[in-house]
Amino acid sequence: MTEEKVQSNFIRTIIAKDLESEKHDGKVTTRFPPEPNGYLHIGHAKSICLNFGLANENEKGTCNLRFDDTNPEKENIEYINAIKSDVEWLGFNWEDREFYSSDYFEKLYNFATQLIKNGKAYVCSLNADDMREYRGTLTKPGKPSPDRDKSIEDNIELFESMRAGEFEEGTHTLRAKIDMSSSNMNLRDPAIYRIKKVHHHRTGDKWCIYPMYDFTHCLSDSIENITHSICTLEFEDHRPLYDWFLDELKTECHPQQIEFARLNLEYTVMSKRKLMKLVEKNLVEGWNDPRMPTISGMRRRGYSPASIRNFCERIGVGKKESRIEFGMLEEKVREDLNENAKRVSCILKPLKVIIENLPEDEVIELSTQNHPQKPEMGERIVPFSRELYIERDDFMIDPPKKFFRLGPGKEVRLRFAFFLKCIDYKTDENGEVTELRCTYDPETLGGKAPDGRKVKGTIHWVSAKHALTARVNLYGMLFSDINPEESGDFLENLNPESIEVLDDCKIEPSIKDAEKETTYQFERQGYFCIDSNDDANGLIFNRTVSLRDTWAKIKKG
RNA sequence: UGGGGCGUCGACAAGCGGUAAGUCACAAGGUUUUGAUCCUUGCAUUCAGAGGUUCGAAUCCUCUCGCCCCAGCCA
Repeated sequence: MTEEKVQSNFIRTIIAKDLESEKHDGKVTTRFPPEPNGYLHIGHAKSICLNFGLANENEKGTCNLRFDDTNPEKENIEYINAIKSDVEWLGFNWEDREFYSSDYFEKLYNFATQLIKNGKAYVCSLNADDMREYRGTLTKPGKPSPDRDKSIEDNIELFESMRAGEFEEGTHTLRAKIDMSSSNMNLRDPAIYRIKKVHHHRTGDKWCIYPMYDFTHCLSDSIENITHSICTLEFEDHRPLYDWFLDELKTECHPQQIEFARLNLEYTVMSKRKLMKLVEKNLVEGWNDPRMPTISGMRRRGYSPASIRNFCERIGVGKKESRIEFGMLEEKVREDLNENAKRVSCILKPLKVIIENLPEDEVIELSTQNHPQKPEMGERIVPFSRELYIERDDFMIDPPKKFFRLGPGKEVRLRFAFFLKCIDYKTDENGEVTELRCTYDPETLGGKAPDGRKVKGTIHWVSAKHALTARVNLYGMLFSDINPEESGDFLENLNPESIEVLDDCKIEPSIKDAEKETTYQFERQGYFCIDSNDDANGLIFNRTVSLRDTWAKIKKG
């Protein structure tokens, strides 16, 4: 499909200026720096598209994949692998530039030592509670730690002891010596190393002290010669600290931190912590549940990488916090799938039709296009026989005037086949329609009647004896509230009807050997994707998104 | 109430002193063997508000209002 037209945004503007002034020799080096403590979601996709996109649209642009793995308590290898596969699936390539903050631990340690030697860092033995106490509040300045003026020699020795594992967790930290009365809380002597006697997924037991984000991030960026370090708005207050470390350590490369507004989407949550809660409490099937806003969930649901990329381009990048309408996302998937998905017939809620003027054993093989506007997508054969299934919703005993489908005595066109006229119907004891008796007109193959009579409606169908039975999962919004986290516990806003399982769907036989993750358009219904978790016996489809439904709108009034 | 940000159509979003792009939504028509797609048209005399500078302001200045973020040894 055609990629979205790029639109200007403030970061593109900054880069264009830098390019013009040759600030970085024409280079644009960005990085996508996830912490491997959960799965990636659509919010990360925005960041991925931004960082890789900016690199890709510039001649000398590259984007690194860097795992920000400085907190071994929460991080693990499962997440690393999941993240890599998600980024790759989205269509981005980091080539050999797969980095880890933990690769820089030794360098970082040396930088910290340097800071101590410059009199700009000290080992503090305040415990967590006291440190908070000393820090002051938003309106009251903090007071200096009793350890603030220890000698450089003492600090060096203490820091070495920290590394050597001579202290217990929580007893000591290394702190930057900046300004305890700064109006920016981040500058009130922030901790830069803490003791954690925890096994790290990459460095093993080599370290028992781990650097904090603020210290690690700017230096990792600098080590990798990042030109533009793009992060989200909440780090705006951290920028002075980012710059402070690099200035104090006089690094050759001093990247520019630029902050943008993270993505919020209607009817969902966008925090790893909250998504993790849904997974842990088994409120969803897992990180890749098709209702989840995770990349793996959207993938399983049938969203294409291109549709996600286009969505991210379309919503733009700015500093204004916003919440995107879900329809924006849905429209981007439809746009892509309309182009690329093969059409197929599937009856979601079957109603049996007997064609009285077609002999029991006769099978008419009809050739139909896989895509109405794209003949290059080929054709397939679909069998037509005496017993069909049509959609229950396509028949009404007492249809309103504008109902173009079937009713007693009414005639419709069967898609790609013949005209069909309903002459009778049967009901059960509850008045529920159980079967339709119809006749077909053999002269109408091709969609038109020789006598010139017209039918308004065209419905889809499937030959009963040839049909495969499939299960179809219909998904709705995961939450019933536009902003689930606004009031109280977000879990209370879960939508109890976020999934509807249809067990007896009838689908045409042509999809028999289709592979997992293939997306089809079910004619007149929507886009559906073969579940990738589908184990063995049975076809399972996930509805990616429905087709636009003008009739539903009319019906609602 | 200290500091840092942000306010342009219902939802996003360009614009950066020369007289309001685009997308989604919505509405009305047309084409159509998917009530789909596609096409055409309409949809901000106005840029949070009030003053000011200017021949000219969404863009510059001043004040006011509203919203978000910051007091982890998380990132």
